[in-house]
Amino acid sequence: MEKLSSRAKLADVARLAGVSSSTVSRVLSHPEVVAEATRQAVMDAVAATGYRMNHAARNLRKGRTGSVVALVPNLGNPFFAKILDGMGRELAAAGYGLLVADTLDGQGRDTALVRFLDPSRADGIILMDGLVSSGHLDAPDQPPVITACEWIEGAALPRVMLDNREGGRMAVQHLLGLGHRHIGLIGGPAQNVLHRSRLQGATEAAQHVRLTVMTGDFTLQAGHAAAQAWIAMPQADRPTGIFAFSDEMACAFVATLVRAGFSVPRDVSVIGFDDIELVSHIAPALTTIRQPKRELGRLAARVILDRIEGREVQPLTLLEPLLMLRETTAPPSPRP
Amino acid sequence: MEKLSSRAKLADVARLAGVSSSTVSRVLSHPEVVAEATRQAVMDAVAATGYRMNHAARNLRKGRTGSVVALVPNLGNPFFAKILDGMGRELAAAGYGLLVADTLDGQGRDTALVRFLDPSRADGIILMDGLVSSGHLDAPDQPPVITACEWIEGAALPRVMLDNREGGRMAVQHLLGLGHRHIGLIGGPAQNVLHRSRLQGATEAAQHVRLTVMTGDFTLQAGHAAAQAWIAMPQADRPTGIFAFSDEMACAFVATLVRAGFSVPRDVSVIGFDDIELVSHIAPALTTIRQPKRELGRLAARVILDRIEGREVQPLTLLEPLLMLRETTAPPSPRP
DNA sequence: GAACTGGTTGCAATCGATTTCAAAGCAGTG
DNA sequence: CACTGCTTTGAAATCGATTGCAACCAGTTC
Repeated sequence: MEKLSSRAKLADVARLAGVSSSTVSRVLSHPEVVAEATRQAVMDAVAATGYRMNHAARNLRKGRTGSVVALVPNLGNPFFAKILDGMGRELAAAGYGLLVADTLDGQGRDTALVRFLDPSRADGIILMDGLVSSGHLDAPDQPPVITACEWIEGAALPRVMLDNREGGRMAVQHLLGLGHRHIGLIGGPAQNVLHRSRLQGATEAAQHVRLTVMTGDFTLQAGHAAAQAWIAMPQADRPTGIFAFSDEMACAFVATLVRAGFSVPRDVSVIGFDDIELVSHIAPALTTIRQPKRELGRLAARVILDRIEGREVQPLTLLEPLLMLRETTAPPSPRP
Repeated sequence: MEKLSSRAKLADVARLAGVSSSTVSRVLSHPEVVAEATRQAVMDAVAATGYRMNHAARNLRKGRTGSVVALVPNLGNPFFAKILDGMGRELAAAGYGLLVADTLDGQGRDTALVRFLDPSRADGIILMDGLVSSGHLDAPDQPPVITACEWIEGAALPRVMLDNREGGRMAVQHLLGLGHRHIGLIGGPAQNVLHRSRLQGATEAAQHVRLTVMTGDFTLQAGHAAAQAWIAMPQADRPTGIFAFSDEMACAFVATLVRAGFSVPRDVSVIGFDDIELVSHIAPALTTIRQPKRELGRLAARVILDRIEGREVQPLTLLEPLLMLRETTAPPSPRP
């Protein structure tokens, strides 16, 4: 019954069903065009042989690969994991595989992109690193590329992202609403697009109060360093409300302060960005701006699928940030 | 100079170089067998046409796919992200792509496996979910499968994993060494292999002291629940040292206790498992058993590559756990 | 009965790279 | 000069599924 040795191919099924391989192929991909009786016979033969299609052959013939590649700056970051999760599911549902690659955050940044910018490697590319140079994106027959989370200034690539400016504004407005009049920012690298938008939103909201900007890079280490800088300031110059551009920085900032004997939110309020799952389960729970990560992945997947299948796509898909009010923000304590 | 319209193929390069396509193919894959002069001419033609190989065609001919699939139980978990990172790099270096898929933690668990258990989809599979049923693994012409992190009891699949039993032992021994005589365990699901090995190690080490086991599932919520259970115990019955089988549970446990007015490690010592990066940057910093995650990914990649390329592999690759001594463990306070 | 219709099916070409086999070229040797 | 041995190259088959085109059949219809 089962033909166990050396994998059945289309022709084998055809022989068993007494039809040509064209017909078998048709039953499998356009069942509606073949007569009921034949279809049944073929299906039986398929079952009997345990036939499974050879993807390489189909891909060669159809000129596609069946997979989409996600290029992330740093796979180790838990933030991306959740996004990939959403992406993976959406793509799987549409019959595509998700190939992940790391741009290795700096060094071979463009190599990774170039490697996949090839219609025989991927049907589409979801770029999540805003720092690759857009110079490679103009050759012909390239698979479609979109950006998610981050984006590339000046490139005409569809974007799927959070309204970062609004997020920045919300964070600062929250601190202002609590009564803070000196806001500290722990930002990202100056050239980073997320940094720039969040900074813009924050600045707009903080127009009439004092603003101190510290440079970071979204990592735990940067949060730690910012805390030490804060501690080193004369007390009168310390911002009473801190807005960190990532939860990791916010977390490390709080921890370093607590370890140095300060208390959050009594001595300083802190608000983060992203809403990584873990930060709501530590003490004190971090107040933060939430990015709908899984949703973002899902939407990015949908957009790349639209592009792959030739449908028109909006140049910009914007997600709304959400303020997660928790325990690290409070009105400033009155100065003695 | 550049032939920009419709992608050059082998035959185009051949025509330009004045040789046959066989020769071009040879220059590209076995350069040593072709004469220096010809090779040079071909290389020039390749450069001039901007030729890039068509992977589908090569894969069809060579009967391989060029990618390896990692099946993870839950892509959203930051723990896996780091492992995938290590895997991705190692595989990329060997010319393979990393395809990730989620087993969706329960529901369609086996579907994902079966979908990829197909030599035309993947050259190899790295299985990181110990709960798929091994029943599918015996058909012929299947790509090689190995397990990483978790494994399947009774299946003869190569394993790459931490010495979980030793990790469990180390954790408990650490608590014992501090003077704790009543140890609490926050475990995983009873059927989970990680749970079983860690439990075994822990039990061995705790032979002569009191041991209280709470069931969890590695998530933050489980840690939270365990904390509430601890709080609800009569004071004399509360374990003074807690060993949680994941950092997330440990974290949530600590946070819930702190929020309820307890202090860690004064009222209870807590040690976690995994050493997720974030837990060393919160206050109090979590004492934990470290798994070398990136290394584990890298090794798993190497093992699957060995299997793919037909080399012999060890049935078991065991990594050593490491005690990360931080701030959540201390000698028990004397009972009043 | 011829012509025409619409629904099914098969033939054969095709996708692009790899590889087997044999031929061609060339040098050295008896 | 014929022959052997070696390197280098090309022609053609191959991997397995898809699809344009043509053939075919059974009904209509005139």
